[in-house]
Amino acid sequence: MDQPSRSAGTVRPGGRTARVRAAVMEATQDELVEHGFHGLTMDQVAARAGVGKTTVYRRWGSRAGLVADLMTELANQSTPHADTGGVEDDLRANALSVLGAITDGRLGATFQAVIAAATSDQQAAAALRSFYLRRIEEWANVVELAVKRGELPEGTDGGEVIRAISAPLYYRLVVTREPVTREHAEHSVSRTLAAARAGAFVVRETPEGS
Amino acid sequence: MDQPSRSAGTVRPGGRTARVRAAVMEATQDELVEHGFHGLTMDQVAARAGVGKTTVYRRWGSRAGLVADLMTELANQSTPHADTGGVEDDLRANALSVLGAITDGRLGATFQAVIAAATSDQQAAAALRSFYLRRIEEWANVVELAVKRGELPEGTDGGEVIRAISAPLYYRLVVTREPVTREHAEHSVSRTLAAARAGAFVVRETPEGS
DNA sequence: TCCTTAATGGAATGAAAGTTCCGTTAAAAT
DNA sequence: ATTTTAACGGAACTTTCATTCCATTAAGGA
Repeated sequence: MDQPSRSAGTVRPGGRTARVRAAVMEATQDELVEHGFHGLTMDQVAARAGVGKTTVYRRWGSRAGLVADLMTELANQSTPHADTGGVEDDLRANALSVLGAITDGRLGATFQAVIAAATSDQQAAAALRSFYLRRIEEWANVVELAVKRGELPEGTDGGEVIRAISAPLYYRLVVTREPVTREHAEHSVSRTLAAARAGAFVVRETPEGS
Repeated sequence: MDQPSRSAGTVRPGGRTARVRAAVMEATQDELVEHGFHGLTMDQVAARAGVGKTTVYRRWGSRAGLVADLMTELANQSTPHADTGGVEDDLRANALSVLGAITDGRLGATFQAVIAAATSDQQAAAALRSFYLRRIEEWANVVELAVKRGELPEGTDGGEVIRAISAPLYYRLVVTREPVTREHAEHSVSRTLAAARAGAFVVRETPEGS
């Protein structure tokens, strides 16, 4: 076994271990905000957290391990989908939630760091994928509900609709690196909704339908 | 002056200089494919290119400088927008072009590397933004043409339509890290088009329109 | 062809970060 | 209260990479 980090400190959750973990996670975020993933070093994190770097290496193994654990923590903090009674408001809630996350200095830096880490590290990639798929699945429910209420066509793919809401925002954030504002979130909702109402998100896979 | 890299080798385009540049760019891409941006080192690049690392430092300055130059090179190779006579085909051409780029091992790795680099380096970020804005501007023309032909509503924002075509593909590539196939490209086109036809991309800023 | 000098590259230097050893600390069990 | 042992951390060690010196090479002009 070369990977001592299961989720860091599961065997002895006693005060010290938990305290160390919290301090390291905190320090990791601080470093990410200041230097980004590229500038993140085990050395600095250990120093900032006030713990021995031996500990950081033993429990997290690498920079990617740190951000992956951070991502896992965020996954546990994620909230359930909205349920306002109308698709538009539900989707808007989702868009604003994403906007809030990527706009927030601390969270935004963390997301970008994990995205960067994932481009060259499997562990980070897995944590990232897992986080978003879970979140997409959670919010896809608002589309299911909308279909049941007759607001959207039967067969509309909820997961795809949710992806379509987030995509333009992340695109601006990491690809074109343009500012992302509330207006963009609103546009994303109205455009996705327009396409969904037109049936563009209906899954028509196998052409054996009747 | 601390940045000796103007575009690397502008003064003496003689055989050797050009040869060195080509070798370094080639080696950079190879390294990116194998180790990603995080694993890219000036050392390795120099060794692989068969040039002294002094040269790499002098002409590119840093890892970010390397990827930024690579991005600039790609920008110069980018092709003009399609003009098939119909929006759907034009947009499909765009989607497939993007798909091809991110699916191709070499190009895909390069794009991801620059995206990663841009999260913590200004130079890379600038190169990235510049590349995409230029490309978006180029392809926005197909929407302008479509509007003139009456295929899309007056006032449709071309740049936004093009962004909407790419966004879902990049979202899968770097955020959820799910596979991106031709099917996704097609969906992106049909969904964006549905929204565009419904007028969701019309800019209605000032309500003075008659 | 000869000269000037931009550009290159081998090698040395130094700093920074990764890795490991081993004694110490403090949870958890008895 | 005592024992056991998981987890911690100071410090030494090693590797890797960034950075610079200076002699050498070859492009471009006379």
